[in-house]
Amino acid sequence: MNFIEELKWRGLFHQEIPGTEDLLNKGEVVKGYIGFDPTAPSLGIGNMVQIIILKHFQRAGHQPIAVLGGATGMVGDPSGKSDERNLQSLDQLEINKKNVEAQLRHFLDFGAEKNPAILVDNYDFYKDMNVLTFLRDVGKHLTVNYMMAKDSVKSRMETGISYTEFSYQLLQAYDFVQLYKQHNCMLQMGGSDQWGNLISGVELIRRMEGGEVYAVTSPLVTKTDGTKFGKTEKGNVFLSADMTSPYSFYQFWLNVSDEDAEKFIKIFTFLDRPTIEALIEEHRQDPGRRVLQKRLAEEVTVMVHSQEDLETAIKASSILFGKGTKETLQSLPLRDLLSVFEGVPQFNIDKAQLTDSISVIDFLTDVTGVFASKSDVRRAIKGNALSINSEKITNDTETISAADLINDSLVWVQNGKKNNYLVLVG
RNA sequence: GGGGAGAUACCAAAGCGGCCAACUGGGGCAGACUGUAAAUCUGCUGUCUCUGACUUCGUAGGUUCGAAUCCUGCUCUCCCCA
Repeated sequence: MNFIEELKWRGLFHQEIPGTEDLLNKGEVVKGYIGFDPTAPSLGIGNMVQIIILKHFQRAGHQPIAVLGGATGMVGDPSGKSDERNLQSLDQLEINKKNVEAQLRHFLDFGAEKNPAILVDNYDFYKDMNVLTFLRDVGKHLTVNYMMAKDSVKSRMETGISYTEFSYQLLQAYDFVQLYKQHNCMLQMGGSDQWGNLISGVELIRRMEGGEVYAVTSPLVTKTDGTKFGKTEKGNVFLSADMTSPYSFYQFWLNVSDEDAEKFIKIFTFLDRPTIEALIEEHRQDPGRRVLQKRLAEEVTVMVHSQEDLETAIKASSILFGKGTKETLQSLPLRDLLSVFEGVPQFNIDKAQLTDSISVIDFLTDVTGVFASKSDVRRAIKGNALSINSEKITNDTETISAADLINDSLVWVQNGKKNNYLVLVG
């Protein structure tokens, strides 16, 4: 199966410039690139789609170039944005760049013999360039009329677009020119929202260099319920363990709906077609077992984090959602307990505050602040929703004391099935 | 500038002197069922010293035994005419 066919059955193909497939099937190693702007301290799972496409590209025997948007990140892509964005500070950009670069290195194979991945920072294309040079040598080749016809710009004509963001497509186009000249890069890939920018690059190469290059886009990943992919109530799902704990990351995939699971397992894992089709079949037989979600969550967590992180995440899930009794909690060493509860909101109190036994209501409000009001606590107790150390609180006169601490240092509070809090006593 | 309508809890929207902490819908939270899903059903959704008390219906006063409800000033919003 060739690269384009692979993308197609996985649902990763949107459109191409005619001739792209022929180029890739010649049996030669083709260089293709995708750009990643360092707009956040970490890539999110939306960006992961593009990384995965680069990996498929590499697996198909071609040579992937990951372009770090050191320059484009300074300007800001108007694509898909209804308002002008604030520029990021240069310091922040520097931090973002370091992180994004590390993440790209984590996924792509830079040691491959025949087709090692290449990392390029597009800042290098511009750092020694004069504005006037840019205007004379680059800007002269595309008309404003042409640039304004792009959706990304056109949709902003009402609300306004700065000259800076307007110039973005010219920068991205010139990236392609440089990659074409320096690396003989023949293909640019990206999300479907990037189509306009990719075409600008193709056009610019035709005019400046007389070269014929190609472009492929992938569809926007969507969810069946219409909500935005890659976000939870708590915000974006990031690839960095510091920003989205491996546990939350694992949970995100585990909670995917049945229809989405069939779609996502094709997009986000490298399992081959027979394996995936067998899994889907198995899942349809007995959706309750959620084999798809589990496998998806496992594969992606290992790929992004590690086998070890996956095991911790599974263990955490079984304690948080399973029948973890107080005894099993007591049996775990403190270090593991803390990692199980990583990402769970934590409250710190002083041990002196627990010398006498105090009522659960006071403990959860005045002492720790887990709940905003005492009425809230009473409601939770009435609704049979509140547990402390996995034991249901059924009466609002119950008390808590130092003897109830797990490992002599913490209290686990649950409100309902999904809201966990940890009180650290030190 | 003249005339009219309105301002109620997270949102929408009833209530128009005591039965109002305030109908109903949405949202949110929880419970049941389930698969840590969807759908469905149920409860909750001002605070507290919680079978009761206290503070809330734009804002400041007033009438009344009693006001979200009536009166007055103020602020803001909308509509019509100029």
